[in-house]
Amino acid sequence: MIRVLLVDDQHLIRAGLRMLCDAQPDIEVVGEADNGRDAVSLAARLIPDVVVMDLRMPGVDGITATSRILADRPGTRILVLTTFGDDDHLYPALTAGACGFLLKDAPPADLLDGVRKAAAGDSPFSQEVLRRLVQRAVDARSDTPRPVEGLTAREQDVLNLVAEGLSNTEIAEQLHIGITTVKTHITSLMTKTGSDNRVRLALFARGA
Amino acid sequence: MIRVLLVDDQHLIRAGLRMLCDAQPDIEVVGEADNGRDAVSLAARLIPDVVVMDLRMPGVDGITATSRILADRPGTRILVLTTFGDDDHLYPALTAGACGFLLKDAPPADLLDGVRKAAAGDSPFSQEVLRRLVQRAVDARSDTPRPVEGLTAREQDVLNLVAEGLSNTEIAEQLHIGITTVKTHITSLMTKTGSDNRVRLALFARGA
DNA sequence: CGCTTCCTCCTACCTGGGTAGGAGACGGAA
DNA sequence: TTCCGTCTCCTACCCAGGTAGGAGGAAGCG
Repeated sequence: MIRVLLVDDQHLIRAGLRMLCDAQPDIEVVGEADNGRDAVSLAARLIPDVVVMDLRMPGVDGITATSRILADRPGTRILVLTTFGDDDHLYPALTAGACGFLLKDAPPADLLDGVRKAAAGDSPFSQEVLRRLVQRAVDARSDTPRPVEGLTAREQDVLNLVAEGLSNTEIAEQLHIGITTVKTHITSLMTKTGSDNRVRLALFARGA
Repeated sequence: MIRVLLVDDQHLIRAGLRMLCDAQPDIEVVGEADNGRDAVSLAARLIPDVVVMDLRMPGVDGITATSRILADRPGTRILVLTTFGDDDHLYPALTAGACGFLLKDAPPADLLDGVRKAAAGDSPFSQEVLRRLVQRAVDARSDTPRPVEGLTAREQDVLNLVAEGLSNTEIAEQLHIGITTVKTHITSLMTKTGSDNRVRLALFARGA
């Protein structure tokens, strides 16, 4: 039997979820909360397997509640169920330790499936959210590999030192060349990398 | 009926998949290929709904084949099915346009489910892969500027923008304050953080 | 041999970054 | 109330950073 705690500030949503869950032979709703603070204390007392958590709530929000519950009992599976799947909700929730993220417009079967998956150690995500997740992961990847084709050996040397935060003078000393030479290389680096100031150049070199 | 093209260099795997699919009323295997080149030409001729694609193959690999098939017919759903779920396989595959990524140790039911999901426009992922995906997305988030002790709120604002590579003028515009104010904050930031130039300040903010 | 690329360095110039020191306004704490 | 910290902005100054353009030497290549 999967013990579930429902957290949502809207009474109707909780009622709907409870009805849905109670109709299942393997899922049992052991408690409800309409705000983050109650959610934390209830979770501590009831020790549910899965917490179905809304994010936007009065007082303590869902993100904070998630962190606190997990700080207390790290094994708890917290499944976020919310209306908004944008980045500002998704990533804080995942960072806080939520194991899944479903949108409220998901069909009931997906919700129940999500609860079961969460309890089983899996990570249920709505398709829409999943797409966003993949996109970000791919983006993050395509940012890192900066082969920086077309840089000469010397330019690469200078770029590395710029990335370390050295001044032109320091770079000149380090490489045993004149400061004007350093400037020459840097100007060329800027145009080649499309940076218009030194910090951006440094960030570029670091793949950021 | 979902028309499927199987691509894998191991005959046994193909045989197993074919048997599995043929037992389903809604899935039809329309062709097989044991290398990337054949996969591309077969896909062009058979126009399958879903391509189940292995990555490690002799000759043209699965990533390249995926790119080529999608270049020809962008609507094709390509579901990667491979033994290895590490980053070096996962991200290139997603970048190439694969819609899902399953591991070969997945239970048969998950495979069939994956094919159906892929055909329906969803993105099936093995749990293990999904975990990795979430991790990376979260990581990519968390390497944004980190808060530093002892800084005033406004200084923190300025520091974050310095860390992004903005110039003083850009920062002033962004925060709707004067450029001299920005300079004041930056001077204070430099002394507080012990940086003696702007790049080091930016690196400090990024925790480097 | 010319040709090209790269590395080196130069002058001259301008702008942005950074320092020094001061000042007015505001809000909270003593 | 006074005092302190923060945020705001100022002037004035200096210098590092960045641009423009040119030039000589070394190495590789057709």
